[in-house]
Amino acid sequence: MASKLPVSNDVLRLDNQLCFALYSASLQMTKLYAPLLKPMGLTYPQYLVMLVLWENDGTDGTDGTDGTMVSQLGERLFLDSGTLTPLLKRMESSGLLRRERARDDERRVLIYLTAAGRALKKRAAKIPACVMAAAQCSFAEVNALTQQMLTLRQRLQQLL
Amino acid sequence: MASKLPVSNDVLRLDNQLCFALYSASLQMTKLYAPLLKPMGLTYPQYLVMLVLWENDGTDGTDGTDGTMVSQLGERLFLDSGTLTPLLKRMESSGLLRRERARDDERRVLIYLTAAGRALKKRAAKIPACVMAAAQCSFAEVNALTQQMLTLRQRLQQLL
DNA sequence: AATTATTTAATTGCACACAATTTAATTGCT
DNA sequence: AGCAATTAAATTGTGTGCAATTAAATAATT
Repeated sequence: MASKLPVSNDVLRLDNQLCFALYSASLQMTKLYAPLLKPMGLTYPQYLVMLVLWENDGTDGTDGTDGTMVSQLGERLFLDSGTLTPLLKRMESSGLLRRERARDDERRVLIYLTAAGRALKKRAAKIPACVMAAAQCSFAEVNALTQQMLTLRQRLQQLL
Repeated sequence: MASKLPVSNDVLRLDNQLCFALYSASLQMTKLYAPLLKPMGLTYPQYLVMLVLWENDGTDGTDGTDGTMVSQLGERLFLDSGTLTPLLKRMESSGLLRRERARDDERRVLIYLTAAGRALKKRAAKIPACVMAAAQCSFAEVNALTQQMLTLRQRLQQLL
C-alpha cells in the first residue's frame, strides 16, 4: 500500500496555489500593458482610472454634477483614497484631468477629464485587441475567464 | 434597426476587461490572506517566498548546496532582485531565514531557512483550506481556475 | 444654536514591484 | 597572465496598495 508524505507537501505546493497563479498572472498582465500605455503617458492603474472616467464622461453623476467623486472611483476600482489621491495628483500634473472641490459639499473632490484626457480614449481603444492577441485567446475565452474572475472577486469580497 | 454607439464603449468598458477582473481579484485575494498571515509575521509576498523555501528544504540545489539562490526565488516567483533583496532582508531580520554568500561563488547569495522559518510550515498548512472556504469553491473548481491562470500567465510571458 | 456624529479626502508610514543602473565576482578569450 | 564579456545581487528612483490616523466639512441630535 502507498504511504503518504505529509499532506502539506501537496497543499502548500506553489504551483497548486490559486492565489499565486492569480497573483503572477496579474503581474504579467500589467507588464504586458506597460509598453502599450507608456506612449500615452499612463501607468496601468492610471489606465483603470481613465476607463472609469471615460465611462462617466457626459453622464450625470449621482448628485447631478458631471464630475466623478474620488470615492466613486474607489468603489469602482476597489481602491482607497490612500492609493487614489497621489495617483490622481500625478494624473492632474500630467494634464489628463482636473481635481476640484464640489461647490455644494466641500468635502468632495470631483474629477473632470481635460480635453487631452478625453482625446486619449481613441488611442486606448486599440489596446484590448493587442491584449487579446497576446493572450492568444478567443473573444469567448476572454469573456468566460473575465466572468470567472468577477465571480471569484465577489465571493472573496463577501468575507470583507 | 438598432444603431450602434462607438465600439469603444463596449471594448473599453471596465467590467469587460479581463485585466481588471484579474487585477482586482488578485488584490482581494491578498486582502484575504493578510489577516491569516499576520499572526505568523508574514506579508503575502513573503508567504510566497516561504512556499518556495519549504519546497526546496532538504533537497539539494542545482549546484549541490542546500540553500536557495536569490535568482532561483526570482525565477520561481517571477520577481527580480529589486523586489526580493529588501524583502529577504526584512525576513532575515524577523528571523525566518539566513542570507549567506556562497563560498564557491561570491556573487551568489544563498537563502537558508532557520528553525523558526521551518517551524512555520505546520501553521501555514491550515491556510489553504481557509481560502478555499472563503472562495466558496470546490477543490475541483479551484484546480481548474488555477490551471487556467497558469496557462494565461505562460501565454502572456511568451511575449516577454 | 451648540455639540456630537458621520462623511470625505488627505496624510503618514510601510511594503511591495520594477526599470535602470551600479558593483562585484567569475568566465572566456587571446 | 591580462582583459573584455558575462553573471548575480544590490542600489536608486518612481509608482502603487493599504492600514491607520488626521483634518475638514456636513449632518444629526439635543
